Amino acid sequence: MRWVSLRGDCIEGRVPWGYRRPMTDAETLRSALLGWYDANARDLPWRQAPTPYNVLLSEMMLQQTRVDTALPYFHRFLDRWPTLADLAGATEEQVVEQWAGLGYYRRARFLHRAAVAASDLGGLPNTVDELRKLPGIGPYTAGAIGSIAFGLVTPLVDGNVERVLSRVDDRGADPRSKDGRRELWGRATELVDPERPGDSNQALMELGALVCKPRNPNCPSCPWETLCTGQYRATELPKKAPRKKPVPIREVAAIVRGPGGWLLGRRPTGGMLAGLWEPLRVTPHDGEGTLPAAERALLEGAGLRGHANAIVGSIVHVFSHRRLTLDLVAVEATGAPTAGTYADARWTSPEDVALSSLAKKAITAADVPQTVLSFAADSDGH
DNA sequence: TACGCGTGGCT
DNA sequence: TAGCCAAGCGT
Repeated sequence: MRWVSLRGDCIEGRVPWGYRRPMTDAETLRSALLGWYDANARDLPWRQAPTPYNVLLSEMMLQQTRVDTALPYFHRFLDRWPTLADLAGATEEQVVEQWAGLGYYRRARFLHRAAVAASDLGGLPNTVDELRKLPGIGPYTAGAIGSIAFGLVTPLVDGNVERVLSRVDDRGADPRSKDGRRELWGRATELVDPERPGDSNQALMELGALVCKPRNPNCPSCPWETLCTGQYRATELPKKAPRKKPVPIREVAAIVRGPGGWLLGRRPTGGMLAGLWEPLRVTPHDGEGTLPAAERALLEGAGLRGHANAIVGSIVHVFSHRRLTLDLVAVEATGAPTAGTYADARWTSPEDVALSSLAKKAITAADVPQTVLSFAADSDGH
């Protein structure tokens, strides 16, 4: 058993009575945290005007996504759809297109559906229970919108809060376990400042993002430095189940270009990269060659027969759960595409449709002239 | 409960 | 480098 002394150092074995520092009381933590937040909070656009719509937009984008990544999307969405009603009036396809590149595309459809539902109600609801009923809004996001946009005295727990609270209280429970969740939400509830619930919630997350980072926590600059009982093993907390490695898979894409542009397909709703455009691709059957697979991608994806010429490249793209090696095959074909395994297929310019990052990577790799490829190989490989 | 679901930056 | 991780949600 390990104990934490009043000075923050760690002691093994038998411990004098009263030596273990008790869990720091919530009021002490709260005031130290809010003071730190007032001096160190980043100037983020959704903080300048935390309207329900701005908070909805930012929180949906920030799910499992870094602030820097979401920022340009936030501005683009606001430029195009300045109000909740504007977003509700858009088509789902427009919203997915505007979301292209941000990942976890289900969020785009949820956001749109939530905007439609909220718009029908006359605006976003101002209770956590009602917010929870909207698509894509779970316990965290409901707490965030409730506290930040509506000033509700309600907690939230995200990845930052899991880490910060696990460390400050030296909690060994897996934050995703039933017990871990209950403990963290309970502690987070204590820490919500009744006067400034939105700020205190954001302060907790801001501390995790700027100071109490996963790898290199900056304990000396932390407002809780003398209050934190888990500091001695900060980088070991929180205890999380190890995540699974992405499963390696291989696929073949048909790179088809003609007078009308590239032949691209729009992926069906549901599943990965739903609604986004890409070069047609398939998983090769056992024993099936790369070139025949590319011809099958063309046939099954767009109903066209074509001739596969050569492998023109190969890319690796890592998703959260898949490691995809995609062989790119130049295929000659003409004719009018029809929907097959893809929801739609057409000759088009890549600039005119919503592309996933995978699709952009594939198109960029396939678009490099052979001469440039060999030149790059020469200069790279000495 | 555990899994499916993207992407990009950091070490 | 390859792995780790981020303001999660729905099923």
